[in-house]
Amino acid sequence: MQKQKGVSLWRQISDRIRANIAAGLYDASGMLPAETMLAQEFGVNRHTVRAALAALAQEGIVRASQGRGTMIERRDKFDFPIGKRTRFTEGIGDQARDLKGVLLSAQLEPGSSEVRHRLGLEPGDIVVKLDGMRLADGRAVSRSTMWFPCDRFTGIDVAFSETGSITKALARFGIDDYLREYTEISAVHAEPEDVASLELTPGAIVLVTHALNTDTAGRPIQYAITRFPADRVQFTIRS
Amino acid sequence: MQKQKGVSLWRQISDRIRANIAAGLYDASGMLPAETMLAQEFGVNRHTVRAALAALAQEGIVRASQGRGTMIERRDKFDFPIGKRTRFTEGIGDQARDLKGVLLSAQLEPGSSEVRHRLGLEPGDIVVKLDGMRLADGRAVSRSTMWFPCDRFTGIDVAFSETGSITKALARFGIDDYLREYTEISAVHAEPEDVASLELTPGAIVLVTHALNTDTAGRPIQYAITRFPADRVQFTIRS
DNA sequence: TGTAATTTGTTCGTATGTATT
DNA sequence: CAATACATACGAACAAATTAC
Repeated sequence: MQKQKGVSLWRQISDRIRANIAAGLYDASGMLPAETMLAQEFGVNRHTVRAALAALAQEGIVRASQGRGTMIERRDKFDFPIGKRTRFTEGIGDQARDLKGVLLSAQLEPGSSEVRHRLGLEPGDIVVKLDGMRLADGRAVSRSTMWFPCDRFTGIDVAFSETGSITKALARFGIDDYLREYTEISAVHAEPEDVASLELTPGAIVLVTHALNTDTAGRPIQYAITRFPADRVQFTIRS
Repeated sequence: MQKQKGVSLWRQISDRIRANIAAGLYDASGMLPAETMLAQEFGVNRHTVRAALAALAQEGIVRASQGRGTMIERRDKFDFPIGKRTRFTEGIGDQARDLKGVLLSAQLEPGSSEVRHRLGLEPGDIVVKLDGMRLADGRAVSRSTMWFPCDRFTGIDVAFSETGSITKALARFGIDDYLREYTEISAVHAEPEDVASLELTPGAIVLVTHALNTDTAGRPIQYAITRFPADRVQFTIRS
């Protein structure tokens, strides 16, 4: 059963269980299957499963109770839903106790051709650029750079800073509803800036999204590049 | 403008242009903006842009012609669209000349609890497991493990092997249409198996998707775990 | 309330692989 | 190369806590 060389069995199994928890596989009951069941399913001895669960318990991900079973204590990964009506805060609201958006910097600038193209602007148009990050339970889960057309959203930096939410900030500008036009997802190695801002180690993986939001009329209102620590985040696209 | 340490300016710009090409930013014309325009937009000297373009030309991604401009020769990354009607082959059909699906192995097995749960099966039910990979222009772009309920899809291994397409294989079992229920996306470091099968280097990044397809009645027909080389692949979710 | 079934916790033993000395 | 120590993995049995009927 030793698929990987140099990686102990219990480690492989704890990784798979951790991934299953992150994927919401045991959400219905909030409990893991019994050790004997897991052992049978992974095709290993119960002791090996116990070693895997002990490691997860050490991480604080699960908690075992004699006679009762093994409960899920917390998710290791945050699951970001992506869809037409993706809302950052709502999406992971039930996965963290403390969720917080922070504005790092704001400035007006002439958009690059990339940003202008995405927002459907003409050369010479000005955009508002915001830098922000999100913290869930005190840990950084994303770092975003966002651009808004300046003509419609002057002052959105203040609104975002005060509310800590893009949705609420947009509401102040009369945007009750907005749609996610597209989301591109790629993955790269962490850059020095990521290591600093997302509290990563060199060599870590960063998930990068490029996303465009439009109003209900289809006019672009926000283009954002967001960087997520891959070891703490995954995405789910539901149809 | 030197934002990052240790990465030359021309390198940063060539990376951004490569990413823009992958994102389809210049698809309308198939050409890059003039060097002077690019220099202005990135805020650097034209010589720096020329160094960046020379590097991309060396990679075979762009080709410059005197007096004409710089044309896009090929995409560096394949863009996999993800949506309700995601079709592997159709999605990237226009991005590669030669697209090929290969069946590596097939077997019947009692599904693990994870697979059974996803496919909505009972303990003891049997599933068909297929291992396959996709090649685009001779390069590996994905490696999949797929599971089908055995009762409905016995023999799908032969159908997939003969057609090289899941869509066509399913058609032989009376499935004219199917829907992508959800897609989970995460990223991990390449395992030894990835290094071998996807022709990667150790330390490279692998994008991992867990996806479920259902028939039009909503019954699960296929659960798949697919691994993509992150340096050659990105995803786009359109609403 | 009592009893059986379930589930984690613990302790033996045996064998194998890995790293160090 | 050999000896040693340590981690890993499997098997069997039993104890202790909890749940279900």
